[in-house]
Amino acid sequence: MSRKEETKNNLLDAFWELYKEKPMAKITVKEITDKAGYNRGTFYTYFIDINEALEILKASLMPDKEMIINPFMELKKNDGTIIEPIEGTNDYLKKNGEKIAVLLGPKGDPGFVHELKARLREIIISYAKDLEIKEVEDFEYVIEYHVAGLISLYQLWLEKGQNIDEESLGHVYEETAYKGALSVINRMLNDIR
Amino acid sequence: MSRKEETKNNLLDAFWELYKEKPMAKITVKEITDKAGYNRGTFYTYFIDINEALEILKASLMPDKEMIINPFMELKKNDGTIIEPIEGTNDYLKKNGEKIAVLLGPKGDPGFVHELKARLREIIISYAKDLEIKEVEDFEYVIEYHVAGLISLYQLWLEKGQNIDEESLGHVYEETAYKGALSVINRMLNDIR
DNA sequence: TAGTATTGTACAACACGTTGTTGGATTAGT
DNA sequence: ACTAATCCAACAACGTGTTGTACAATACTA
Repeated sequence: MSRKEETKNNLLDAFWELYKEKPMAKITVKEITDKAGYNRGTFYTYFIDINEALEILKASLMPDKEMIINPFMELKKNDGTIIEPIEGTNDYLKKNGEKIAVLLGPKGDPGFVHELKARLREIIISYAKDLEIKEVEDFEYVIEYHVAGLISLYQLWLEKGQNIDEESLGHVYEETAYKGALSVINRMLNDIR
Repeated sequence: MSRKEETKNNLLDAFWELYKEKPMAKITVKEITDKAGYNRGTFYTYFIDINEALEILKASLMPDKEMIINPFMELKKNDGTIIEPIEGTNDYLKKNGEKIAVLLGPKGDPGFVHELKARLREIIISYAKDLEIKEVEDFEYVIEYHVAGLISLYQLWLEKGQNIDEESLGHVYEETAYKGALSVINRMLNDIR
């Protein structure tokens, strides 16, 4: 790794340490460079402003389609076949899960959430492409509901330090997505009679 | 309305006009007071800083429970009775829908979304209170999925200028929440065979 | 007219982004 | 191979704009 790359990474790391704790508006260039051990001016040789630093971080965190969706995704195609979710660990999530949780969380970045939703929507719609759907508007709303729920499920899972194993989460997801959240809630309530 | 209230409202309105167009960080006190037609110092007699102005706005927009949830909510209780959704127009949403859409949107405020989710979760859990649920963790995930989906559904609806009527949206919501998003998607795909 | 709201002005503190400088490394010319 | 020119990371210092505060002067309004 060249010296230049190293410096840039150090600055990004320092920025992230601060971003975890406080909102963008409260972070100053001076804080970043102090933490990373550089002169304040050095920051500007690598980034236009603080916002660009965040953009670079977000870009590096935006996962490939499979990375986020596979642990949860299971979708019946028209012909009845099922896209199985990929089992086992996912290096990407293990590496960046913490950062993603922050960006999706209450102090996070709404733009990031928006982009993530767009990606997931893209995948789901790709299963329906080449088909003409009558209820186009309704279809979009169903997808939006599902994608948002999926992301939030994942975010809560990370927020809670992955308090249940991936398989259990997958099961909850599957039941909810196929039977409906309110039906599942009803079942859970009735189970305790 | 007293002069004081009027001034405060004028300042908040001016702030909102700017907030619609640019992120918090780019808004200055001078811009606000210029737009509202006051001296810059006047701002500080009403607000500690710009952030407090946003907080006040968010607080004024945070709806009572019924306001957001009733247009969509329908939940079977254990005894079989159903909480019917309130029909018809909702003054609050008609008044503030635009602002809410901005806060929920891609340039919005993640804290607001977080708070909104908390409120909705609160309601749903209130239906289950006094009951002991075995799968506590799973239950929470199902609720999270549902609440997030509900909010996103609503936000998309506002973003699209309420392109379908409230009744249709309620129907989509109902089917999805009771039958499951993926089941509904499958139905829509199979319908066109 | 009395009391309150708003203005105008000034100020220190702070963060910003630019500029010009230093010194070590790299390259080019002979 | 040796010298000179150039590049580049890092730095220090400066001017600018914004913030938050204070207080006396002025305008509004009840």
